[in-house]
Amino acid sequence: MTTIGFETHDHTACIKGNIAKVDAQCAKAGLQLTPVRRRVLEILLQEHRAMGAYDLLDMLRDEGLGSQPPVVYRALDFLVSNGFAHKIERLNAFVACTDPTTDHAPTFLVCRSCAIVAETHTELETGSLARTAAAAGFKVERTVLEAEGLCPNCQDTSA
Amino acid sequence: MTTIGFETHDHTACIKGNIAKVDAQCAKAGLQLTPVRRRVLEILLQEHRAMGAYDLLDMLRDEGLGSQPPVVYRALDFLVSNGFAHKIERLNAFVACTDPTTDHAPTFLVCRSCAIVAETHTELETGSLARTAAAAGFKVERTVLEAEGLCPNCQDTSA
DNA sequence: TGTTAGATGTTATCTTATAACATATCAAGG
DNA sequence: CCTTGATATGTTATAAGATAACATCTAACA
Repeated sequence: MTTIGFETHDHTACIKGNIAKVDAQCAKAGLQLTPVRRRVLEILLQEHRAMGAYDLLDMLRDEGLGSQPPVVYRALDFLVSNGFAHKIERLNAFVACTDPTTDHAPTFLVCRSCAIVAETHTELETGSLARTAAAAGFKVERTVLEAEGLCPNCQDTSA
Repeated sequence: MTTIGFETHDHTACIKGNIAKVDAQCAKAGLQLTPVRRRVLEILLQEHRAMGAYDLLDMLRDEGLGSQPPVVYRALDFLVSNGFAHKIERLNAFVACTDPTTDHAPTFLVCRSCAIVAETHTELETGSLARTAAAAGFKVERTVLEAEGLCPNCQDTSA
């Protein structure tokens, strides 16, 4: 059980390390981390929170990297389908994956106040969901596990 | 652990029973199950699958019960916030609650082929998510637990 | 050099959702 | 009786999220 996201940390190193891992993954799998795709991932890593597609698009537009919705949606498709980013269904928003090297069914803790998202990997979740599904004869292909609430910082602030 | 949704059953009785429970709940809590709200719930119970707000709106319109989006969204707000229906975030769609009498954090099994949704209540899910959240100091207010895949019927069909 | 696959550019449109304001209904209190 | 406030509905307009469809570009390679 690991949780990353609410602690302070060396964010620059965190970003560089993540990008390096994704680069390696792409090289290995024959995937192209093109400028737009790389930039979207960088922004998501930099911001470290759930961002809407149109927020990202605004930033890309400012940088001259694309101005129409399909540009950002295609980049996000690439990142999400290769496990380099995740979609938070509850928010219709996207976050960078904190551990892009392993295939996983992540769980998210989403702060409704600051929109920071912590990605956690608890085997129990998938385990129990998997058991429930098996009992119903249901074949699971994808899971959406999200908790919405208040992160430690925002609990302090509102108290 | 209970799963309802993929088995055949007496659907007419199922609908009537559900509405009766909701009626009782509303009477007890001083809530108004108005014609539009009741009709939306009936449709969701009848169809027994995830339905988009605009699908519902089309049916309401045909029946002369309202023609503009806010009508159906307000009815859905009422049903969802009182636990009589749930939103499937993955689909931006809605289903009737299978057990409107108890307060719960449901898990959904969503068939990507036929869109039938089974609602299950596994304490394990909330339990392990709750433990993960506690470890991170996160205060959970709402959970989204959805599995997407193939229901037993659709596995047979595609095989 | 022609062809093909992958990526991007662009227009238009579709789907989902809500803000804002007007109207109606009904119960409680003057 | 009537007025006030709370709750619900009607309606217009628009915001926010997402994709279809088609054109173009580039690099690899037969």
